[in-house]
Amino acid sequence: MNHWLMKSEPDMFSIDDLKKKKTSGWDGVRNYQARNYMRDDMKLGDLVLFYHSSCEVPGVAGLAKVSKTSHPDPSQFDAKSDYYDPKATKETPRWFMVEVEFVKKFDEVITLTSIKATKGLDKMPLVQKGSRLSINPVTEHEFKIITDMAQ
DNA sequence: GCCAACGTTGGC
DNA sequence: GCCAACGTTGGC
Repeated sequence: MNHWLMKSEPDMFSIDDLKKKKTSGWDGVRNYQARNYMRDDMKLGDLVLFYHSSCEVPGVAGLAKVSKTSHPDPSQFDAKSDYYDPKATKETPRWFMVEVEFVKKFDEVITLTSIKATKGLDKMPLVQKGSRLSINPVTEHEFKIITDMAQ
């Protein structure tokens, strides 16, 4: 099983929103590397660190898991959507997404500050300067450290 | 609001 | 194919 970190702006979609909806398609990703992770590498049941970005307290807010593997992101076909891509067609979709299911919300956000201060997490793309990919693989070890911090 | 870092676009 | 210009990300 693989582990992942997925960023979301909580003003747009937060861990509470996912808790309410139970599952959600991870639409709107328009970066090829992030798309490739979803299309090629994310497997059913993979666990996901749900990260809140661009907010007051950036950090990991909870856990989700992959509940449906890669399928075309419908927002690319929707001319009214912010994520509309005129170059994409149903025959040859350009953007793919997975669906994630709520697992748990942490009692407290594992803050970016504390992640940066924790041994063993310094290799995470999240803490690398200039890294801004919205989906990143997480090692089993890193995943365990972070979920342990949430206890 | 600032700005560094990075990705994409498009003219040539 | 190069690369300048532009847009976006995301912490601070």
